[in-house]
Amino acid sequence: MSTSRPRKSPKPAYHHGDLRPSLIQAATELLEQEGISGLSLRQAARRAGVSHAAPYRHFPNREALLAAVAAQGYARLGESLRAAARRGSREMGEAYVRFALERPHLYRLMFGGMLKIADHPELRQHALRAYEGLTDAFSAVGGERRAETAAAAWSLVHGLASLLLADHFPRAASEGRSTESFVRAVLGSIRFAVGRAPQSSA
Amino acid sequence: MSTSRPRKSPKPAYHHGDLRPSLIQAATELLEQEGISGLSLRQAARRAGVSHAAPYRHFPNREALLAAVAAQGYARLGESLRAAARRGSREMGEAYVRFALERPHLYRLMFGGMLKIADHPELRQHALRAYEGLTDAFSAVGGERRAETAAAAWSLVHGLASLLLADHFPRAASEGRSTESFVRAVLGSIRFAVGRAPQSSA
DNA sequence: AAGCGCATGTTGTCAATGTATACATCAGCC
DNA sequence: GGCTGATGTATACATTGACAACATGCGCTT
Repeated sequence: MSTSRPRKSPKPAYHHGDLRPSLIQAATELLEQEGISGLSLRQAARRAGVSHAAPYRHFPNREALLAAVAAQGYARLGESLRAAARRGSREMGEAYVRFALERPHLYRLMFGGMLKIADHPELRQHALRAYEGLTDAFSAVGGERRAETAAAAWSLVHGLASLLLADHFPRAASEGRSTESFVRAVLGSIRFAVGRAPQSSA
Repeated sequence: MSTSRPRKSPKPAYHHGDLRPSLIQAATELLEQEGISGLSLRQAARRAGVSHAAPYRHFPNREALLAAVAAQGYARLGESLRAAARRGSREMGEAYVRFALERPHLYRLMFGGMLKIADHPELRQHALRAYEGLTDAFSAVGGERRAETAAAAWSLVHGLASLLLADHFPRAASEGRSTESFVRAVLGSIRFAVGRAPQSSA
C-alpha cells in the first residue's frame, strides 16, 4: 500500500509521481482519525512521504486540500443517495443520515461551513449533483412547490444528521431505543404539504 | 469602553480585575469580525489588554473560551425563541432561522460540531434550555410523539438555517425572491403527522 | 542523441499560535 | 506587618501555514 509512484527500485524517487490524489487520500484518512483540527498540510505531506512544502505544488493552501476532500465526500454522498432512491424517498432519507453518522468528520467538513462553497467551483459542482438526487426524488411530490419541498426535505435530513452528530438529542436517541429507530420516527413524523406523502407508515 | 477594571489612575493595573467576562466579550467580537479561525486566544488577550498567557487563569484552553461564547449564544437563542413563541410556532421557526442568519459565525460555533457538547457542562445546560423552548411549543402537537415531532421541527429549522448559511440554495433563495419569503415557503411546505398542523397556510 | 524548459519536490525560513513553567504583584486575612 | 492564594507576566518551545530559493528529472524539440 505504498503511496509512492509505481517504481521497483528502492531509491527514493525525487518525484512522487502521483502526489495530488495521494494527498487527498492521506488527508481523508487523517480526517477520519484525527478530526478536522488534526488535519494539517504537513501531516498529510508526511503521510504521503514528501516534504512539508510539496503540497503547495498541488493546492494553493490548506483550504483547497480540504475542499478537495469535501468534494470527494459529496460525490460519495450523491452515489449513496442515488442508490437508495430506487427503494423510495424514505430510504433515501435514512441513507442520508446514515452517511453522516458513519463519517462524522467528513460530514462536518462538508457542511460545517468552514468551506465557503462559492470559493471552490468543484465543490459546488459535486454538491449540486448530490442535491439533484434529492430533488429528483421529490419531483412527484410538490408540483409547483417542488423546489421548496425538496429544500424542506434536505433541511430535515441534514438538520437531523447534524443535531445527532452534535449530540443534541441525548435522551431521545439513547433511551432504550436505537438511533435507527429514532431516525425513522422523526422522519416519519413529517408530511409534505402538496401531493401525496412519500412515506407510507403512520 | 475600556475593558479594564473600573480604576481612575492611568497606571496600568497589574490585575485586570474583570478578565473572564472581558475575554468572552472580546472573543465574541472577534468571532463576529474575523470568523472562527480568526478567533485566537492571543488576539482575545490583546483585545482585553492583558498578556497572551493570562487567559489560562480563566480557561484551561482555547476550546473552553469558545464554549463560553457558544453558551452565551444558546442563552440568547433561547430568549429569542421564547419571545417569538408567544406569536405562534411558525413565528418561532422564522425567528430561529433569523437568529442564525444574523450571527453566522456564532451559529456555526454553536452548531458546527467543533465543540463536543458533552465536554462542556454549561454548554449542554444552555443548549437544553434553548431546546425546551421548542419542545414546549410543540406540546400541543404530537401527543405520544411529542419528542419526535419537536425533534423534527428543530431538525427542519436548524437544517434550513445551516444550509442557507452554507449557501447551498443559490438559485432558490436569490432568484427574485427574498430569503425571508423562501424561508416561509419552505417551512410552510411541511405538516406534522399527529395533531393539527401548526401552520395555517396551504 | 543532446540539451533544454517547466512541472514537481526540497530546504530554509518566518510569523502566529497553543500551551507550559517559573516568576511578579496584589488583596485579604492572621 | 507579613503570609498566602489568586491573578497576571515573561519566557520558552513545538507545530503550523505560507513563501522563496534551489534541485531534479521528464519529455519535447531539434
